[in-house]
Amino acid sequence: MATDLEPRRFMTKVARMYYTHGIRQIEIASTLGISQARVSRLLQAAEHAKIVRTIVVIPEGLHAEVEEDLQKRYGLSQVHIVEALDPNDEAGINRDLGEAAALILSAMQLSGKTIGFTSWSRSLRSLVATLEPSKKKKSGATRIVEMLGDVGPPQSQHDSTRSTQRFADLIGGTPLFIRAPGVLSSAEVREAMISYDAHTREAIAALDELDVALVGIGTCNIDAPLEPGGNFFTVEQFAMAKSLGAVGQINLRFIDAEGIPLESELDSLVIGVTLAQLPAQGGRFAVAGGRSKYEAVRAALRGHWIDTLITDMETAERLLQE
Amino acid sequence: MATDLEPRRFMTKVARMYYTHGIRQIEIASTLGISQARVSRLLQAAEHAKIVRTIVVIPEGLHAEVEEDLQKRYGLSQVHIVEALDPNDEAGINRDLGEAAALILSAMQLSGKTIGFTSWSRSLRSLVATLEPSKKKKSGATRIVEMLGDVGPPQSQHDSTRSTQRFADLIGGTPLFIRAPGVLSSAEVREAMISYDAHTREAIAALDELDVALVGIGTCNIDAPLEPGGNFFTVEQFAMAKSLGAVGQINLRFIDAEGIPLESELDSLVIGVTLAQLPAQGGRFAVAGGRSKYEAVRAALRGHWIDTLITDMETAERLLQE
DNA sequence: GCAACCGACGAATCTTGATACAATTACGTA
DNA sequence: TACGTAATTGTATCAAGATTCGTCGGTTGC
Repeated sequence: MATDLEPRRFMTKVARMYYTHGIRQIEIASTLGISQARVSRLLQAAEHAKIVRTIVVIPEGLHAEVEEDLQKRYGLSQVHIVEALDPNDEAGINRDLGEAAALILSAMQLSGKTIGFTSWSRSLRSLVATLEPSKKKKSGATRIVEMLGDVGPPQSQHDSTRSTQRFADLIGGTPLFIRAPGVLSSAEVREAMISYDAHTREAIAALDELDVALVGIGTCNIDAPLEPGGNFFTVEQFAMAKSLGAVGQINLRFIDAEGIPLESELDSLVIGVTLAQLPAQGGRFAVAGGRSKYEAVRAALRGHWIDTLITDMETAERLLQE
Repeated sequence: MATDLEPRRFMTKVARMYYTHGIRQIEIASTLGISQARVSRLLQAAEHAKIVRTIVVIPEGLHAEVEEDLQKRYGLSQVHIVEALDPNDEAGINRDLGEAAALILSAMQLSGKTIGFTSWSRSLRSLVATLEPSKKKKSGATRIVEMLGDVGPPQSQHDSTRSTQRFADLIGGTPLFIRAPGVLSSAEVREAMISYDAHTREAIAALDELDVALVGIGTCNIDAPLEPGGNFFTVEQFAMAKSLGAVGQINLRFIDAEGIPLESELDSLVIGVTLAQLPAQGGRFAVAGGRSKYEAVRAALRGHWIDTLITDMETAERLLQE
């Protein structure tokens, strides 16, 4: 009878006594004939094992006014705002945004859809980290497609792959990876890379059939984990984009302050989704916030490249100001 | 600016700091410039307002073996087992069963369905008490139909009505009440009662179109809140049913130990669903446990009157024993 | 205009739950 | 077998959080 799940059963029992019935630890301890310390430890373990979940629900319509204003102003279909604890802590904001996005996503019907995913985005990674496995039956063939090749150092690439994989697992779908650098040195090399790998070709083909895209919005600077050159744009290339008027990029496709795409030879170096490939209205999700990204987010909104935005309060209010 | 939802916003903020970010109350207090006591109170309030939800998930497949055995043995489509804290505490078991059932129900797709509900069942009432409002869009016209007229004292009747109403609200459907006694003194009075009230007629008609039924399983005794006579069977009537071989009843329709319906003149006194009206395979839910109900549950299973069972471990094991 | 009341708040205090430490056991290795 | 190591549990203690109580500001009623 000594199976591996006996402890889990015990944890569940204790957890139910404590949380559901509100019995004190000492009392639980005495009825079960164990020490209070053990009860405490079991509860910790239960929490760790995700048997106990404490979630903070963002009450519906808490920020209703601002959200509605934003919707009207930019013609968005959905807006969600989270309160940032510290507007300067971009990492913290990204975590919060990801968590909120996870809640929203889990309420959505995704099975059978083709979903574009931007695995290098920190907010989207934190989304994946928070997402709970859905109990829903996996109906239809859900596909999770990477929307950009590898960028950043090897460690980061690894994380990206894992992130995509995990996302697919949680949603109950098949991951389609782009196993190639995100940025290449020339259009020729890019072509070669694409034709080289069957998986990559398959993923790229799927980009034409996106139902939902979780896009990454970025600045025209090289952020922390990324490094210039190699599989990413160089400092010079970013400078060039800026000189053309770029204020941000959506999955490495540059746009100006009005959201107008800036076509250049840089486009032919990227292995990833193009703006034209983004799904129809209703499927363009962005999870982005923090001061540094404000310009880029505004541009993306103006160009109508996204229609569902999850952002922080400060960014939201700035977006409404002028 | 002084709206009613400002405090909610504050609670949410504090709750997020505490639970999501794991910041100590004193620290939260000092950063927000309030006292630790206030933080504690705000957190309590947040919990009360259901902004913070702590749920204990019954890990998938914890009781897998027993559940599968039960499924095979009685040809059930779903079985869920909860661990009873105290097998003698029937009230406690009913609460637990209801809570478990709430989790299961909330994972189901119910919109557009016609759902039969047994509002006098204690376990089903506790289900309703636990159920969270679903965020899902209400698509189609979901109907919640009472499957039995009023039974028990006025107070209990009132609770029943509220329970049905609340269930309908939470699911996002329309309640159809049976505004008539559940048991009448003669078949003639029964007919009169049915024809009397339009609401009741509508509800009764809907009983022919059930997609899902949450049935109540009962013993052949008069349980605590119920009283003999009036709108319920008399002691003599129960005795008569027993003399015919009844070991239990499903919404006041008596069955013997093998689950075979016992037809008698008692049937013509009841305003409520008949066994023949129960929905097809897959839609017959029962939430029942505790020692006293064992016989009745077993009979219901043998007669295949239910195909989804939520019960306690002890009952489950007894059902497997012989 | 004043007294009585009510609710919100913070300081101090008490209760509850977490943890450091030691004892115990199980297990692998010399 | 004896020893070392690691895992597990309980005891005692400490920290974190809940609660009590008194104060203050605002409101109601006379």
